[in-house]
Amino acid sequence: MDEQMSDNTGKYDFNSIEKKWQGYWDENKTFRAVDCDNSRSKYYVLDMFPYPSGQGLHVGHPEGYTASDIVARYKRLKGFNVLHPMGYDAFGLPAEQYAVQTGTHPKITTEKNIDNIRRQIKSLGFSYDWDREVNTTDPDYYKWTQWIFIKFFNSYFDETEQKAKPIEQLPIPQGLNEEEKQKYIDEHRLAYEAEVAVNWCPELGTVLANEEVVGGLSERGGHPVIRKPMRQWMLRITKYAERLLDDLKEVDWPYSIKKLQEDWIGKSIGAEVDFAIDGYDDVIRVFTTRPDTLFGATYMVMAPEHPLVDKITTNDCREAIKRYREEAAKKSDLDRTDLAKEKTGVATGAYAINPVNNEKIPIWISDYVLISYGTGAIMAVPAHDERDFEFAKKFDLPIIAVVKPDDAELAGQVEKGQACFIGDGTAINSGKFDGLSTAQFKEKITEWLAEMDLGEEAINYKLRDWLFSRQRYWGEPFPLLHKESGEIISIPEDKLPLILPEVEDYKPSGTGEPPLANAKDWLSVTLSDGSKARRETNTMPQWAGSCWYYLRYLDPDNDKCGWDKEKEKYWMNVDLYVGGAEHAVLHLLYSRFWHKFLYDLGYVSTKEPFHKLVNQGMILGEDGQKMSKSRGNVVNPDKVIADYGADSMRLYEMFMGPLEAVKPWSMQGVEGVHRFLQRLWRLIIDEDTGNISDAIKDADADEETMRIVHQTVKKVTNDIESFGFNTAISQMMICLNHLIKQKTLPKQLIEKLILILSPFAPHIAEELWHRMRHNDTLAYEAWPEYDEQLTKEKEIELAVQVNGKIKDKIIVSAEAGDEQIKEKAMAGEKVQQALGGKQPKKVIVIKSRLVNIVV
RNA sequence: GGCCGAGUGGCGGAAUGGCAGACGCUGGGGACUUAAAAUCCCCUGCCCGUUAGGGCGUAUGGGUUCGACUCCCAUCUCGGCCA
Repeated sequence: MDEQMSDNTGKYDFNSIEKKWQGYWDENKTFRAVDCDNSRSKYYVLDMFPYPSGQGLHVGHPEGYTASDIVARYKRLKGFNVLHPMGYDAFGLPAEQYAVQTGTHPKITTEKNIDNIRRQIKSLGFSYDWDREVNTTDPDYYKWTQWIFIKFFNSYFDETEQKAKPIEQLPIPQGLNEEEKQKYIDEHRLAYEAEVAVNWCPELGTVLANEEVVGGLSERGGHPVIRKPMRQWMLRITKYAERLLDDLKEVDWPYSIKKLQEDWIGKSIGAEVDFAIDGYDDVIRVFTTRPDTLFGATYMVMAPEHPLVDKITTNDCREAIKRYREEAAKKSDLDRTDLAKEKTGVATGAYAINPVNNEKIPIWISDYVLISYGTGAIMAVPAHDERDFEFAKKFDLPIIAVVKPDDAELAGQVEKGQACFIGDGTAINSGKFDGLSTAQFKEKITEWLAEMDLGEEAINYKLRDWLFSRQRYWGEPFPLLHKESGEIISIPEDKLPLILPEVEDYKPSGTGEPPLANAKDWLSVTLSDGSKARRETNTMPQWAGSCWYYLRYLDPDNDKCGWDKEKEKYWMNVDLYVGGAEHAVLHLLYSRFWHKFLYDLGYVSTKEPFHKLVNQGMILGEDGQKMSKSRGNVVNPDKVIADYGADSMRLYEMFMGPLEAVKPWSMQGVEGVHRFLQRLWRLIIDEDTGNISDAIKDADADEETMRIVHQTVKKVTNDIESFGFNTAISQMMICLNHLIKQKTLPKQLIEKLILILSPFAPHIAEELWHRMRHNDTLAYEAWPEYDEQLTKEKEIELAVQVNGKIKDKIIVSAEAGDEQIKEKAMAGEKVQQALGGKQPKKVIVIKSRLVNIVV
């Protein structure tokens, strides 16, 4: 360390100290992670990388980053080879919207924002290996995002082995001609094109995301939005539903996040049943989780979009059906289901046959049935399904009770069609099945349906295939070509990356074609055989780049492959992943899906990417409200760092409360921890000279000081392991409060304190370490040990209770036996008074806690 | 509406079956200072009481237990996510 650089004045000058050590870490690459170092255990600590917004960081970001940095620094001191990287998830809408408004290329905006956010992150002194920084918009990065997409495109899912395989291995049925063969292959790709209903806004000439549509109107401008089927790229995540569900068992994630994923996947076991249509050969297939209520099915409902609607509608119903379908097209799924106050619907005029009793039942269409769930049609059992009940009441359709609840009063109402009962009970009005319990009935009827060839057991998932294309400019272009023959091919891997072309206008083209359709020169391609092809003009969604970034950190500069296999084997999987709970479902589900796919093809060696997951809670403004510009309660980290220093900022964010809790900011709280650092500084440094204080000596500590320091090492160690950073800091404060009263400070105890503080407040710790005459960074010192014996008190104070009320306190030796304690407790004057001469029934002695005398 | 989480001093929080309120903030008093800031010391859950002391107290009501902030049942309120 260059002495010139050192700040030799005695005051705690956090600004220059922090700048100095950040420079030192940078120059010396202190936190470089060594690949494949088998002499040490590895530890991979990952943060959810930020979107580089123009706003920069807010105080919520550093919360998670500080927590992960404490763990990273702690693990290094524990001797682990730590991988702790950072990067930017930089594709996305804001930069594109800015481009539309101002004509500034999103690349320029993005670069500027990244520079700012990097500066902010560095100013907090996180121990990232900056040589591994990634940026999803860098062609050297998205080259591999495109490469993974090509793998999806050229793979299929083998149902028997439940895994992805290269498309060349797809068994093709005999007797198909070339065209049919191609179609068969295309239908099995894991990335496929499909017509799906999207939110189309004719006025804006674009497709909108669900959250951009409010009450059937575009959020911007309030233009009407309709549901329109459009050609879109999809990823077959549904094939992985079962594995995504199963493997949740393998990860150490908060229960609530696992639950959210489970519910999102939404597995339900039931039966698919075929209903014949009166007068047609077609059948309507329905999925039901309650096949035991088949006898109570009094009508059927199809989604308005169901393909059979046109065919079966009778002439006198045709006009009404047409009008209803137009209305339904305007509504979102949300409006159609949960927000709908009144059930609506129209009869088709056609009838179906209930297979269990051959009753003719009417077929209706209604928008409360979604084409995307199950089979797009339901059997309606109004007595035992609330939506069906409401619908039947409104349109005066018959209600037949087939499940009798245990509660007699309720049973009477249900049987009269006055109440709906959705629970389990006993079968009635169900022919030979009467008397069975719901569970028995389900099993029996499913068997019977299979025997009669009317249906079969079926598993349904709420999870839908992933709509993977966006009509945007600022995203990864799809590495695909549409040949004139209609065939779609992926571009050769050695032609990657497919660079995002320059365009004049970032707006969608007027026809609803994405902005890339404006890049005329880029659009058409002449293939080697002389034929022409057109590039795909959709781009990938923002999730794409973040699905695999944790793998690129392992080998960020590799231009031969996305990541080296050996490095992957060494580092994976991620030991600790820290980020916000808002990514509980989408990001975490999508990246698990990609990871499993890469696992199937042998590119990664673990089933799951992230072993332990921790969510940081939201930080509110000083007024207890969510921070927002309009409320004017946003705290700027730059300002906090300038006024109090990065160490105070880090320490405060951890001291506020439990990591995962929602908690309000307090500037006075920042001052509190800042005072703690000031006091620590003055404990160790003589402010007049800048040298270490004369009180620090090579001396033995007194028993109490020794005990408190060892207790502190113990508590801080355990608390870091269990993410209890707030209580670790409290303990260090207690320790400091004690030390400050001592005349002599044993050097070795002070050094222990500096080391255990260093993950929390690394700059001041390095500076103090340096001034204690150490030449190297403390980042690779050994984490202090504690002696369990030394943490124990010699004498302990016990509370003495009489019938659970505290009456007295006694001090006994730590070695005192129960009998001895009992005697001493009973002897007390206050206890005798409280007993009032009564004989104790029982005396309970809890070692080192209390004595309870029961009379 | 469903799911998940949370309710403890003036505030952030600690204690997860054993002395409720650690630690920090705020507030009050004092020391130092010409003065202020900074710093240091003492007090600070509520009620009664001059003190000694006593009573109450962890959202509410019930239960289990020698003992409940902690476990169980019910209710209320707030927050988040999903619909």
